[in-house]
Amino acid sequence: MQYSVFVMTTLSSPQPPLEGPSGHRPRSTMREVAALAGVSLKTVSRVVNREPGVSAELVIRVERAAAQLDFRPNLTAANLRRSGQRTATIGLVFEDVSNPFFASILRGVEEVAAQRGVAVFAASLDEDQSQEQQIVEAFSSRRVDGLILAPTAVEQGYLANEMRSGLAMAFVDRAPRGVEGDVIVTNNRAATRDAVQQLIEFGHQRIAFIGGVSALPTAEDRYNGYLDAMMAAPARVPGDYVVRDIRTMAQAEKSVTELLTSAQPPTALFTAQNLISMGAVRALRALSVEKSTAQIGFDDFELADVLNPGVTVVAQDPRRIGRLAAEALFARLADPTRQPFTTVVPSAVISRGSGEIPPPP
Amino acid sequence: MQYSVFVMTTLSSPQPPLEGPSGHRPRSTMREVAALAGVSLKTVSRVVNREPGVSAELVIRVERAAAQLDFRPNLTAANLRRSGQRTATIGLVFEDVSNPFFASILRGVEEVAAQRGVAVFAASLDEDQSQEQQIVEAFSSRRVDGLILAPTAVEQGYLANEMRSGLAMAFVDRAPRGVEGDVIVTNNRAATRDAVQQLIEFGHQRIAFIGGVSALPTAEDRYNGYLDAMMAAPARVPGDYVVRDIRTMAQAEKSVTELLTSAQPPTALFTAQNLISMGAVRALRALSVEKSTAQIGFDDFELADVLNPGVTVVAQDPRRIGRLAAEALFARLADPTRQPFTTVVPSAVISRGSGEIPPPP
DNA sequence: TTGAAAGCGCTAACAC
DNA sequence: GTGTTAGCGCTTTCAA
Repeated sequence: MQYSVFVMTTLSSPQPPLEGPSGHRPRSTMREVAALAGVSLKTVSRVVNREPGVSAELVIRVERAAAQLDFRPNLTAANLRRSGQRTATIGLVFEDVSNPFFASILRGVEEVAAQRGVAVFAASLDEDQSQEQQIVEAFSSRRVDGLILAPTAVEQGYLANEMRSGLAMAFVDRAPRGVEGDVIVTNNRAATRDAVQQLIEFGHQRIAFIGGVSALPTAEDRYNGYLDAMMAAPARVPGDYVVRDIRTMAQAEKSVTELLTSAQPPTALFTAQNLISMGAVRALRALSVEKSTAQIGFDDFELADVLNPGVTVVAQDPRRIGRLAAEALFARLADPTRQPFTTVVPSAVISRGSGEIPPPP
Repeated sequence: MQYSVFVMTTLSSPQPPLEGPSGHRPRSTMREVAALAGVSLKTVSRVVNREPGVSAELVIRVERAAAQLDFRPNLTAANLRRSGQRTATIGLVFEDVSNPFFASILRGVEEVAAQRGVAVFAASLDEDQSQEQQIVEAFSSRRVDGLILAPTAVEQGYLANEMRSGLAMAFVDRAPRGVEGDVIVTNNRAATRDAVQQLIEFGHQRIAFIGGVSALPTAEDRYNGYLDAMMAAPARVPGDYVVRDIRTMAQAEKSVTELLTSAQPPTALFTAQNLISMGAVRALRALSVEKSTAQIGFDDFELADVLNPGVTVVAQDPRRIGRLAAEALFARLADPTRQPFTTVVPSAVISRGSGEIPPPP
């Protein structure tokens, strides 16, 4: 009896996993499962990982012991040793996950990741683009296999080292600067040009452009699309009706209100982003000019079709963008040597009324 | 020279971190940094973790070496050894992170977690509530310190073992079943009762209730709030105007359309959730009865104030709920013995027009 | 088919 | 101040 206890001790199951008075029972380890099942650590590992070559009897004994101890394998410890050092974890870095556009991308990423048993970290920049690099480094310290980033900082050169160390990267919504990588974007410039062209064809000359942070390629591309259309048309030079660097819905509302209450207000608006479009919707309705002022927005938004008039938009499919980004990431993980690859997901105008309002006579 | 090379080898920096032809350079370790700086592993550890008691000179030497090798400490390895075994990681499990209500909660959680250097996993149930347990177990295997869950499965008893093993839990939007824990909810029943009471005071008798999955406590509470108000009033018995178990915006639109085109349609709607409210908004406008049918919805949604009439809602503050949930989680992590705690974040009616429409004469 | 030993990258505990 | 040793929970390698 004593001897058998001694043997148990050498097997080093030092504490039988008894429940303390607090009800707290520490997590059990493979060693403890092994001791309870009377097998070696490695046999438990084999059973847990469903490796072949364990007798049916031992499989049962181990599984019983694991269940009894409520054993849950420690993936982080396993990954530490496992070859390739993959953690089956990826990270997402956006300005704001609660923006419906990014929330949908996240959902699309999750969808693809879940199929592969990969967990997804999410982080927002908290109004501070200088945080981008810090967040990336924090994820890198956690050894995520890859990162999906909507570049917000002026420059992503800091990623070069990370990527050389094996961190897979995919960029969404806009291309990075200072580094190459897989990119999932939409045809911002062409789609914007088409939309503004439509406004011109309906007879508008005073067409305003209300855009986001101009340092971002997305905003830049959309602005260039606007210029493309305006320059090609016998329309007025746009300068007076361009507002850029709008960051919030409230700012958009204010700017649009100012534009529309000026001496010679624009007859049409191109609002270059979902929050801006919603701010403009607010302003137009507050001034009761929504039926006489044309509007086309970039990015679809909830209830855009229910408003009166419905808001014409250039629609992207953010969930699809998320899926594609995740797939690009896993493809790169599988083959780190492949050439950087840009996928353009086309956007197109959805006409709902607001974009088809002619200018006042 | 040869000798010095030999010494390097015994220090076991086996491969000088030369760049291969592919440009790929594996991540460097503390050992390599130590070898390059000519100090011991532990000294590097001290510098990296900003522990006191390292001479200024060595700090500089180590930092230089770390920078040169682009060293990034491996947090997962550190956590494996660190006492308490905390991973500074938490997980969120929701039905759908792209639902604006949950997206805002996530954002609130991130906000609090970021301050503490804690990373946040996000996962959605992908239309399949049976996945809840699987996702929780996957996170548990990754040794998250805590989990924030909006309970969706019929029962959360499976969490008892996890919690006994030290997993901290906080529940949002609704209380769990079969297990106790910290809960952040709103006053669903009372707030709904007040809203329906307002409809009754405006003279409505035929008030419809369109609710979500009735197995969820939230939906149940809101339904009971509706009953509270209806039973207390000299109003018609509600049975005919109750639709439950609505899961999508499209279903809500369809149900509301059917109700309103029936022989004796309701004169007012209580829509018990954001997606349902939006579906109802669609249906009312499609039938052009939005100005003659009263509506109050639970949960605020974007542009509700811009619609005509504006949609009266019972508003929650989901971002705040997220912050409170994260704080509850960290409080429990700090003191696992404290009593389970329920926080009720009050919701209140925001009148915008649709809830103040009287019944037709 | 099973197991013992080494070690993933790091920190804890204890030397010196 | 600095270094050495052991070991976190697991996989890898190799021997039996």
